Amino acid sequence: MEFPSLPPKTVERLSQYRRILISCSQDGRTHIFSHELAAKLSNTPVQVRRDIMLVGYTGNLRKGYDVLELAERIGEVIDACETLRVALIGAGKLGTAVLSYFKGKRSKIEIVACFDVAPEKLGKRFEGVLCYHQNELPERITELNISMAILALPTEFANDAAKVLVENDIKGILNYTSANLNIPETIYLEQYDMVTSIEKVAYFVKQSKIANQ
Amino acid sequence: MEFPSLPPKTVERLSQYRRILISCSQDGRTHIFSHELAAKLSNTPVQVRRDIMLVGYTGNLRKGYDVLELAERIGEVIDACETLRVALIGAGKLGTAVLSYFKGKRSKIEIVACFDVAPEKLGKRFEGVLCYHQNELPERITELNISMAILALPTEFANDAAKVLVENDIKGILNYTSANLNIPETIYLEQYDMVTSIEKVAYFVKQSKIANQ
DNA sequence: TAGATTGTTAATCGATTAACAATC
DNA sequence: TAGATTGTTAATCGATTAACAATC
Repeated sequence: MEFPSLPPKTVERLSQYRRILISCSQDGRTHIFSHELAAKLSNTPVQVRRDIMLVGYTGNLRKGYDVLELAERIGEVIDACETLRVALIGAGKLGTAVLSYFKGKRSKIEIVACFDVAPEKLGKRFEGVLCYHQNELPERITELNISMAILALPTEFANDAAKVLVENDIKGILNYTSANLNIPETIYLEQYDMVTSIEKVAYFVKQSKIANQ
Repeated sequence: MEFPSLPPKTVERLSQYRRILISCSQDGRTHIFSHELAAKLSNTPVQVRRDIMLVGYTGNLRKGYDVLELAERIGEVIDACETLRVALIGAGKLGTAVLSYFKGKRSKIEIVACFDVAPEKLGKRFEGVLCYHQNELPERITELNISMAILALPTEFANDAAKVLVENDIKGILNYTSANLNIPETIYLEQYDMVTSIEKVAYFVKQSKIANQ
């Protein structure tokens, strides 16, 4: 059975619902209501129900949603059948931070290699992930069957790395640098630029100060 | 002269336009067309013009936009009058990565202190920013006139930190952890969760694979 | 003038929310 | 039954894009 592509925002929330569900399950809960899920994410019960409707799961009018069943159902929809193999470009502070935040989180997504240029990092493991020289990217992408990359290197080198990734047929890039990447539209690109995010919050803080005067 | 609050998406793009403008200016360019700005950000010329319209700047039909004037105008709209003072909670890998990516980027936003619990970090400076013990948050927020915080500590401690921030009247929080924060709606919250972002890209990579079969 | 550009309104698209029937 | 919940359509809201007049 196949599913149409979900709205990007819904995918984000489903990922978050699942994490909450797993954590609830570990706390021994078996069921949860839409308003409880909503409260944890500061959104509305209607939105939760609508998102869950899109994955085709049906809750129970008395007990709400079965925590484990719903988590499983979300997994069937958002996970790939085979484990999706990811390369991390840059094993510096940001890169290793990504590794530790992500560690052990998801079974169907695996960061299988990281890449850097610093000689002292090569051959070492970070959170268990082996570090190669960035020059080896083309071979390793093929060899390790990598289809997605995370850019966590200095901004000024991001475009060079992206070029290599594109040439070697990567399907998606998550860019944590501030670089404006020049890549074809066929590749899914997600930009999570720290500088922009800080400026955005700063703007709304400023606005709230003006409003409260 | 005052301005109505801009749409969040526009604020993000304005921040990016400005960075491009500053970089163009450093390359010696004096003018730029909307389609050039659009190409760098992979969006459309119309959107660029519409965003610029909202900040009330007018370009030149022959030469496009004056790079420096436009950068300045964007600053007048999105920057606070006084420098906005930011606390970084967590001086680990992610926190110090934030410091180095942000360093020297913006004059009207300053990360004035970082906070951690590890004894060996206290009193040290990271990228020039002094590290205090997290217990000192209440005093330092007042003393240093901090109005915004960045959460870059382990996910399991994020809610405790947020509680202290709320009690001490922080106006905006940028949360890089995966925690679901429980804070009042009056505080601007931006969630940049790494795990969610990775899962989101993974989902669309999966979809593109299905589509290309 | 012809061609390229900006500025802006109107139309469209996508995401959220309101309303409500159905169920236990 | 009354009350609380889910599932789903319709309405609304917000963001993007199309269309086009004005200008150099």
